[in-house]
Amino acid sequence: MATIAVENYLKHALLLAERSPDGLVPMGELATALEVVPGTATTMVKALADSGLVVHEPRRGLRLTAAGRRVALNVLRKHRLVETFLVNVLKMDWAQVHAEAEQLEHAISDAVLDRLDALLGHPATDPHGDPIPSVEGTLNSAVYATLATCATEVALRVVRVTDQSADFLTFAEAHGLRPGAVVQVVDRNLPAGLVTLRRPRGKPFALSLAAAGRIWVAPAEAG
Amino acid sequence: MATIAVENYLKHALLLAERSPDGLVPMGELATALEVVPGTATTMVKALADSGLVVHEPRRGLRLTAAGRRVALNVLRKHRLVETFLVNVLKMDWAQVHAEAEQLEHAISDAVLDRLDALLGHPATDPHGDPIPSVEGTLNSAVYATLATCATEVALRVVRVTDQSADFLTFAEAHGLRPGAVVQVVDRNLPAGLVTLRRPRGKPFALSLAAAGRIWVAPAEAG
DNA sequence: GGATATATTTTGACAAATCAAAATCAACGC
DNA sequence: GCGTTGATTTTGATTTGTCAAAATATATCC
Ligand SMILES: [Mn+2]
Ligand SMILES: [Mn+2]
Ligand SMILES: [Mn+2]
Ligand SMILES: [Mn+2]
Repeated sequence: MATIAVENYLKHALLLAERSPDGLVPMGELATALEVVPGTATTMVKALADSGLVVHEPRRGLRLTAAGRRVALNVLRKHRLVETFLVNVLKMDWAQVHAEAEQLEHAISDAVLDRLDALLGHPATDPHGDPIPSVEGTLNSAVYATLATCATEVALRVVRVTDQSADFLTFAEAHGLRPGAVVQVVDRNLPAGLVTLRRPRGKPFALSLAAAGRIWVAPAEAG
Repeated sequence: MATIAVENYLKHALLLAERSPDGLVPMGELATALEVVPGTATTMVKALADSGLVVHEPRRGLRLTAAGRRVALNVLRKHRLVETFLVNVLKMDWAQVHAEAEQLEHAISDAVLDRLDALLGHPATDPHGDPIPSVEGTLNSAVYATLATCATEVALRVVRVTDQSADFLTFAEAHGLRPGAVVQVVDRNLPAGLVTLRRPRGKPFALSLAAAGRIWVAPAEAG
């Protein structure tokens, strides 16, 4: 069984690899994600390489092997199903559940995971719109437009909020910006770095381009 | 925050202290419960004593301090509420849930604990009949007769099964011996070390005195 | 009371995970 | 090409939790 530290390294390696075209994860990014100093990440990555979970390309970065990816996907599936359980069943605040799931993802067995999945009705995404890896190990990696890049003055549907910080999620919630919500961009002022939004029957409000870039949207369905 | 190892030592110290009149836990018993060699337990107990969680009486044993007992009760509450959740909500086998809870008890926050408790309707006992410590830190330590010591030929109600091993629990389940079930002792043969039981409308069956001693019973209610 | 058995403690070692700080490598600019 | 810079790796140390085996204290039994 992988230790908690190993599971965390592999999960973060997967998340970083997904956002990189060639799947190569620089050591520094991994260290930052795990909140350890770079030397610690190097040491651990070499150990993971010895176990066949990653390939270490010295001075360039690391890549997950098939075995490492399998472990990482299982942990990520646990993380996101636990978040879904905490919000949908225990009615917890979506801003809090990431921190909870960070621990629980290492304590849940595959047997409990299966039961949770069934209880929740085999959800495809978690409360933040993050895709839940399937039991078979597939991960929907569809990319959407964001409120920083999408068309203006058209109705959009929020599909994903890609920021786990409690502060940001509380802000988003306060303005109704959760997956499924309808929103449109009223104005985008690039020099000022501001995006102005409006929700149906709501007052317009502004947020930074950086914040807008963390909210993924799709064209709202007709009707 | 206490580490997982510290939580396990304190929880097992509490369970052993409850079954000892003066609250003194011999080092060897603690080591056996934790499946470590005695020297390891000695080392850890000295560290716990330095943290003010136990008092170490050299060569005699250890005692929980108020602070240690508080931590232990919180972990035990998590363990038993998690077991209740796994059986009542996720419909898992009562023989499996102890092993699951052994991990989850260290990953559940107090916030999740409170939600679980509410979801389950503030249960007083877990699926095995083990009392669940209250939020305030009280633990019902009522002692009952067992099938090895109780009266024969009278209707009894099972209140608790004090053995966490999957094999024993599967055996008990197969014969309907779970908390709430009605049973009577047909015969007790001390030389042979055998107890013969019968459940309403069931065939008589036998088990060892040792096994019978792990099943706690109370007089069945009239009617 | 002294030998013996048993429980406990001590000692020395190890694995996992981490940090601080020094060493090294690679890329970039000129 | 060559030095400077930033990222990475190496080195040495620390913490936590563990074991094996030797040393020691306590209880027990004549
Ligand atoms: Mn984690
Ligand atoms: Mn999420
Ligand atoms: Mn445990
Ligand atoms: Mn139990």
